[in-house]
Amino acid sequence: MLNDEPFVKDALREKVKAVAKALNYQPNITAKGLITRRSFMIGLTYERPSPSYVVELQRGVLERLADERYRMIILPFRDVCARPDDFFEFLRSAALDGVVLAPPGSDELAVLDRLDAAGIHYGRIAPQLEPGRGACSLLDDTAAAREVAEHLLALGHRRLAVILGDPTHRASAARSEGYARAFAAHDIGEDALCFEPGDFTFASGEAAMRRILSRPGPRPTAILAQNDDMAVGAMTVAREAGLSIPGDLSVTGFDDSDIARLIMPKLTTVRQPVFDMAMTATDGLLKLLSGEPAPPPVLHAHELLVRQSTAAPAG
Amino acid sequence: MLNDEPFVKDALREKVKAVAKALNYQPNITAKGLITRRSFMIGLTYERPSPSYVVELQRGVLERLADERYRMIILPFRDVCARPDDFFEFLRSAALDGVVLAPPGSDELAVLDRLDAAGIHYGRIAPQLEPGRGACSLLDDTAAAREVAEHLLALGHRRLAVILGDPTHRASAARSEGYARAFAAHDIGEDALCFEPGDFTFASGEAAMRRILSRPGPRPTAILAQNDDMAVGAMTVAREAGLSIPGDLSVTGFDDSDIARLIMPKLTTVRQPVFDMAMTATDGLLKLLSGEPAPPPVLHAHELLVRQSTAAPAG
DNA sequence: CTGAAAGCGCTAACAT
DNA sequence: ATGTTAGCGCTTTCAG
Repeated sequence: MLNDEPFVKDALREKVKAVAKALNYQPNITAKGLITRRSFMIGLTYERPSPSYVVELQRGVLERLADERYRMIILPFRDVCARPDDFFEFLRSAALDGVVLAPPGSDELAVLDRLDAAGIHYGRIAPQLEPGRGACSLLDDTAAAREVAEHLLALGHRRLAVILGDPTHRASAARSEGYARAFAAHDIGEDALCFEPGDFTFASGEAAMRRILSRPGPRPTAILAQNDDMAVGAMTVAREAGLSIPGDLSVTGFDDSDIARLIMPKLTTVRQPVFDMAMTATDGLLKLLSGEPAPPPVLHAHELLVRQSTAAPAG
Repeated sequence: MLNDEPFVKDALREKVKAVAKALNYQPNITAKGLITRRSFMIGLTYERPSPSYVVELQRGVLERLADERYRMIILPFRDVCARPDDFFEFLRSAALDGVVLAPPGSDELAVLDRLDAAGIHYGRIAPQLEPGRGACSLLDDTAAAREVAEHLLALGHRRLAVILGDPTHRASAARSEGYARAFAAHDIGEDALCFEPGDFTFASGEAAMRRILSRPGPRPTAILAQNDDMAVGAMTVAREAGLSIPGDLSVTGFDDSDIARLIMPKLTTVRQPVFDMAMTATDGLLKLLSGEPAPPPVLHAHELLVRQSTAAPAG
């Protein structure tokens, strides 16, 4: 009756609605869920990303959900890639209608298979694999990373060090590929490059920078970190070693997290529209949930933000 | 049967559990909720705080919930204090068993009244008012703020500026009171002090610092910002104006957010154990939910962290 | 167009 | 100690 059925007289409808309002009546969503077999809950999953990324992700999902009856439940999972089966059980135990998967879960094909089998719909944020599955928000990490490297090469840098992201995130490899294309296009040889492992944390950026500084031979003039947290870690260590940025060393990040704008000098980085990506993926998920066919993946635009942490090399 | 009832033979119990596992059976939490009148969901509410605060808050709640059947749903509300009635309706519409209220909602007495009337239990993070209501995690903002001010006064600062927090947060007044006690104890007069409004955002810290620098008369030698984001905003503006920190100007924050450790120089601030506070409040809420009487409020320890943004004034 | 009845999957109370 | 039954609040189906 309250669900706007077609063949009810307007007068009656109004009357019922008025009374409902007067009594402060709210339909019991649990009972409704029992019969419709829907929980009206969607989950958001991720694996220890940085605070500003998490917050943007959540804001995006909630923004899309604001006028829906759906609620968002948060499911951070420690180690998606190491234990995909456990991850799936974790998802299933929450009795969700659907789930939004952030990296690296969005690329965990074993999880997608089981989600399909269980009939749980999903949205995926920035997957690198099989973008046709689920409702996907795409970002061209390779192209973005290439732009970063091209920017440094255009400034004249010829000895460069890369601080790699968490290898379980497919985006790390995609970004490396972008750097590699730029290096190849400018004939930068292996001997002028150095690659240090990292895991997207501030501490791993610090450690990588220490290793870079302790290497024999001429120091690189630019550092390409695969995210902002590691870039800031590298900057901290470089400064403690007496290097000025960007005078002695240029540094680039990736993500445009809050810290990139707050640090001095402000960090040259790539903006990922995480809020929009989360909103779009949720929108697609809602379509899937209402029985519509899978929406086409949406490619989101990135943006190279040149700030004060990069300059031409000295000398 | 699966609920570990007391008078079932162990052999049978084991057998049933084995079959349940084999069939991959999971009880329908929705149906269970319909009869027990519980949704097994608790909400977490807050009003646009900084990312690192949000993330710690969520981590704390989830940590306590990890082995429970409860799920956490996120309810950020734009303007708790301006529209307490809407805020309550917002809470109620989610069909929650309980809710964890972060500031400033944790001090919204009108909301607590309506929550009581609706029989929705609640945990409260860092309330300043009526700490006996609900499951409370307390922090002594006044004592902590006083320690910050005492630290600056001990260094020899005698002209100080305060950047105030959002006035709708009761913590702002509590922190101001702490500063005031230290100033009074050291006979710092009104004419040596200046108070600029802010709202806990980076931008408001920048704006406040600009106003401070444009005032006639001798410049203060120390800035007390009521949170870290505003402190960082103030530092940014001070540096752009050619002041060195802490050489020309000491700056203090409040919260020990991520940025406090990442910025150079590292920020002198107060650590609030947000994670623990969230965990404790959730623990108390769970007790309330299981029918136990209201647990006593838990006072959490703060810690003054003296880092590199404070030093004795020049000259 | 409107009322009555069945039943979603589970738990609680009750009868063996 | 175990099996049976009613019914949570809603939607859907089927008669009126």
